[in-house]
Amino acid sequence: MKLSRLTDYAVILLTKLSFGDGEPASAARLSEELMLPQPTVSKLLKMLTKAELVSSQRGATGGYVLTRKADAISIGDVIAAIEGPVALTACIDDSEEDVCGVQSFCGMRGNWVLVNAAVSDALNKVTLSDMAPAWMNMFGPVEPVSEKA
Amino acid sequence: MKLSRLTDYAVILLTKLSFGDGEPASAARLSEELMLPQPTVSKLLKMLTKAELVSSQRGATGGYVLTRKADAISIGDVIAAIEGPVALTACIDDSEEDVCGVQSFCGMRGNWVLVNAAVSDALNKVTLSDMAPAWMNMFGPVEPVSEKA
DNA sequence: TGGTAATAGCACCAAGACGGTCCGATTCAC
DNA sequence: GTGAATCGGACCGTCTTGGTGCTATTACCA
Repeated sequence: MKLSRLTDYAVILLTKLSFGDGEPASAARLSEELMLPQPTVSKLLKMLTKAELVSSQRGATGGYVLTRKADAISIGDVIAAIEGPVALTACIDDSEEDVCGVQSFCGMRGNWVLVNAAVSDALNKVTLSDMAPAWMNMFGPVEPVSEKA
Repeated sequence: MKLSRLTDYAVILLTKLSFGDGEPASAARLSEELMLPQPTVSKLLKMLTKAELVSSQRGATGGYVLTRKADAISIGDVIAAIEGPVALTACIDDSEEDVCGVQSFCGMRGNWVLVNAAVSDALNKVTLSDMAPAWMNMFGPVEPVSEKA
């Protein structure tokens, strides 16, 4: 049980953005400074924009900015933005067609809802600002590695 | 964020087995009674055997039995058996090669360990016996649908 | 002692998600 | 108005997942 690498990157991206001073950061710059593949960074930022975790500014000197403070964005929010809502079993998700075959009389759904809520809760307790401190010790508050490598 | 369908099936399988009276249940019978594809059931039971959640009895009148009581098997155990250990990010897993590229100086790993533990904990709090009651209302304690369908 | 029934383990195949790349549309700076 | 830089969406290869089949091995029963 693991979450996708994109989600991992997304957390790094958002944490980095949380140090911004309102200046929009371009995808290219973020990619360079975080040493992550540029197209992937772009794609992630698109997703995060659609999820309204960041807002985009087009045109020259454009870029991305967080829409909320770092302590108002939880890991659960990021996961939901990249991988969709936390729905452990198929019968919890909206698109609950006939995937299970026995779900109409299964009766376990109620229990899964509880498990799902517990996991979801654990994920929402941790925010970006909780992730930041350790990060700053490594990259510094504003100007990270920035080697042209 | 969801877990695989196999894991869902595995929980159903194990819950069904928890109603057994020590008599080994064959893969074919379980498949028929639960209306799940037979090869998949076999594959799952093999995995669960390797994880030592069930023990297998070969030969005629053979089958599978739980190795522990239902309240000693958690959802987390089942997930670990089917999808591997709960490791949200790559840097937590054992096979932590160079997947991240910045992990050597990232510093977020410590935070992920905490999130991972929280999720893991939520998953381990729920056992098979917690899932059983709702099930019994639908399938009955011993003899379920059993239609030859 | 032979037949039958059941698991064990292997390789195989299709489908879907994942990760990554490209080019066009839009916006601001000059 | 022009140009450059940016976001936005469509596209594609790849790899894991889910599901299948066959053969070998083992244990019970007649």
